[in-house]
Formats: sequence, C-alpha cells, structure tokens
Amino acid sequence: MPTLIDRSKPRWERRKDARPQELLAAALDLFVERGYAATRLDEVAARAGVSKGTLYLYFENKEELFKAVVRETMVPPLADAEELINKFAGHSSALLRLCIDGWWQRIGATKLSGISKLMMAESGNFPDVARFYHEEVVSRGGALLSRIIERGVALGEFRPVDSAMATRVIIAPMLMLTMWSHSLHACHLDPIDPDAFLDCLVDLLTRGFETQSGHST
Amino acid sequence: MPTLIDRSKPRWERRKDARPQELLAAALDLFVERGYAATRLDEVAARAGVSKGTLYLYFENKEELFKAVVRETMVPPLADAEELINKFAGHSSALLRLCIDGWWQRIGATKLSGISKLMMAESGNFPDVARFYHEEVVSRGGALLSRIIERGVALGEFRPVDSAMATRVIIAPMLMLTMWSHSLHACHLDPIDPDAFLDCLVDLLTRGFETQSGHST
DNA sequence: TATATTGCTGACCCCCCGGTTAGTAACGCC
DNA sequence: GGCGTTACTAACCGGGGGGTCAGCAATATA
Repeated sequence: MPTLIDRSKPRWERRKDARPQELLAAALDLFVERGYAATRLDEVAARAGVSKGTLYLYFENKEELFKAVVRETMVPPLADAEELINKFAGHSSALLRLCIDGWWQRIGATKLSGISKLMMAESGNFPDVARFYHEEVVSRGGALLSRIIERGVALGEFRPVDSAMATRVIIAPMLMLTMWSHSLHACHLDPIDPDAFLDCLVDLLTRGFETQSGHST
Repeated sequence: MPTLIDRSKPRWERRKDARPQELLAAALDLFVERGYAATRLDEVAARAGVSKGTLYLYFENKEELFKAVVRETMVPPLADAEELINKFAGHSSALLRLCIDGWWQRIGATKLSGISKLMMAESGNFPDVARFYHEEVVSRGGALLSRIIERGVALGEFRPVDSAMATRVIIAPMLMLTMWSHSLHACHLDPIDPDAFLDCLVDLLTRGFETQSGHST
C-alpha cells in the first residue's frame, strides 16, 4: 500500500553544502519563467526539493536571493569579456562581432537573458533591485561596448560617432531579441530566427560605422 | 468643523456617460506606472473618483479593462499611419523617418509607450492578453513597417533586404528606447536623450539601407 | 412632496504569498 | 545503541487584492 511509510530512506537529507546552489538554480529558472514579482518562494523551494523555511535559512529574503542569482550568473561573463577586450589585437569590427557572438552564446541564447528582460520589465516596481542591477551589470556592460567603439574610432576603423549613443543603439536590438524570445515568442507568436536577426544587425552596424570614402554625412 | 457633513453637495454624482472614459484614463496611467499585474483595481477606481464596485459596472474584469485601454489608445494611431503610407509620394527613407518621428510623437514620447513595455514584460504571464495585443497592435505595426521597406526596395531606393528581419531591426531600438525611459531611466539611472538616440538610429539605418556606395541619400 | 428607478458605495469573501517559528528528524560522535 | 547538535519541515501569521452584492442615495417622474 502506498500509505505505508518507506523507512529505508529518510524523508529528507541534510545537505548544507549543496542547498545554496540548488536554490539558486531553481530561483534562476523561475525568475526567468515568471518574472520577479510573480515568482513564488514556495515554488522556488519546491523546485529545489526543500521547503520554504529552508530557503530562508540560506537567503535573507526574496531580494537577496535575486541578487545572489545575478552575482552568480551574470557577472562572470562580463569579467571574461573585459579581459578579451584588453587582449584583443585586430580590426574593431571583428572585436565587435566577437563580443556580440559571445554575448549571444553565453547569455542571449541561454536562460540568463531572461534576467535582462525581467529587469527591464520590473525595475520600476523594485528600485533597490534596479540600482543593484544597474551597478553590477548595466554600467559594466555598457562601458565594455563603449570601449570597443572608442577603440575603433581611435584606430580610424570606425567613423567618429558618439560612443555612448552608439552603444545604446547596438545594445537595443540585442536586448530586444531576448525580450521577444521571452515574451511574445514564448506564446508561440511571431517566431524569429535569432541568427538571421543578429546577422542582419551586424550587417547594418558594419555599414553604419564604416569609414566612408564616397559619402557625405 | 470639518466633521460636519456638507449637504449642499451630494456625496457622489450619477455620471454614467463620463465614467468609462475616466476609468480608462485612470487605468492607462496606472498600467503604465506599475505594470499589469501590479496595478490594483481599487487604485484605478480611486483615481477615477469612484469605488471599485463601480469599475465592475463598466468593465467585466481586469483583463477586459486592459483590452479596452488598448483599443482606445493604441489602435487609432496605427490606423492613421496606415492611411499615411497609402497616400505618401516621395523617397522611402523620408517616409521611414516620417513614420518613426510620428510614432515618437504620438506613442513613443507619451505614456502610451508604457503599454508596449508592459506587454513585453508580462505577456508571458498573461497569454490571453498577449494574444489580443499581438493581433491588435504588433502584427499591424509590423506589417506597416514592412510595407515601407518593401516599397523602398521595389522603387530601388533601398538595397534588397529581408523586409521581415529589417522590420524587427528597426523596431527594436524604438521599443528599447521606450523601455529604457520606463524602467532604468525612471529610477534616475542612465539618462538618455531620445532625440539624439533616434537621430543616431535613423543615421545608421539610412546608411545601412542605402543602395550601393556612390549614391547619396 | 411622494415614489420609482438606478448609479454607486463599502463592507465582505476567499485565496495567495512573503516571512516566521516551534518542533522534529537526520546525522556525527562516543 | 544512545545522545547532542542542527538542518529541515510544516503550520502559522498578517496584509493585500480580485471579485461580489445588499443596500443606499441621487436623480427622474409626477
């Protein structure tokens, strides 16, 4: 009978070391699936195989849980990209494509992109979280792209542009691509081919930044 | 004493005709400020100067209220733009700029842009609303831009591009601009000059779509 | 002024969810 | 096996919000 208790296995285990990672993984999944406000801590705990009380043994509250997810997942790729830019020798448009492709592989195409979408969506309702995310991710990522643009201009590989503005124009389609795949696309509406989209984007950008011979502004 | 009841004026008035518009205006404000899920119907009613019960006399539920807001505000500008495209005679890049500027004036720069942001943000949690919005706004707006691109290609004013993809690449920065102003920007982070951004965008697009070098815009 | 009609109120229901805590069961140690 | 420590659970709390409805008060009518 299924009502009998199986005493060969304990009902739960003590696994202090593994819990934080498992909780973070579950939290990432659910934050991405549902958004910040709509994610239930009960459900995060359940997906990690523990009860809600246990979650609170490892994380102070919902906000700290979210910050931990960001620190654990979004920040490392940024550090790697910073290192790449320092070492790179070659044409700046190649560096730009390298970074866009790298972003796509490590963030854009993964569930991590859901975090960006979530922040765009809900930062207005959670200013503290927004400030944290801006400091840890947005400003660092933006600086990274700006450096590439400025490098290109300095080497005469790009025509002179406002690097701050150009950075935003580049980031925008990248973020939108992820937003689409996490919103309308997720409802089976308006499917989009990401690779074709990125190709189209890089193509446009390359032409747009080209130092032109026969043109006037 | 303020505790005395002023019987010269009724405590409330019967204004059946004006209520729907006032409720829609209040709802638009709050949906834009807080998002769909975070908007409290109590608060919508209060801002419209009525009680929550009254709101339910005019709208079936939260979802129908939202749909009514979209129908009332987002759909008319689309119809106008469709008419503009049909009548326009001139270079397609001029038409493109006209539509982008028009969008900016009538939607992008107004609170209406908050609706786009809201849908990107929350459509995943409200598939029915997402489907409605997609049918009424997204597909129509996309078709509109695609027609401009195809017009340009047909007239030899644009180089041949995949119009569906190019449409997305154009829309993306526009939507992102509004998302920024409604999210991080709203928290006084990362201020952005919309006009400069749009100029930068149109500049890039113009160069990107240009037929072979040697031509002028 | 008296009566009928109806637009509107506000209290109420019920579920949900972030956060808390008393108690329990797993495990290390002897 | 027995004991102490502690990782973990489950029940609970309080506030919030979508949706409802019996009754009331503002108006139309006479």
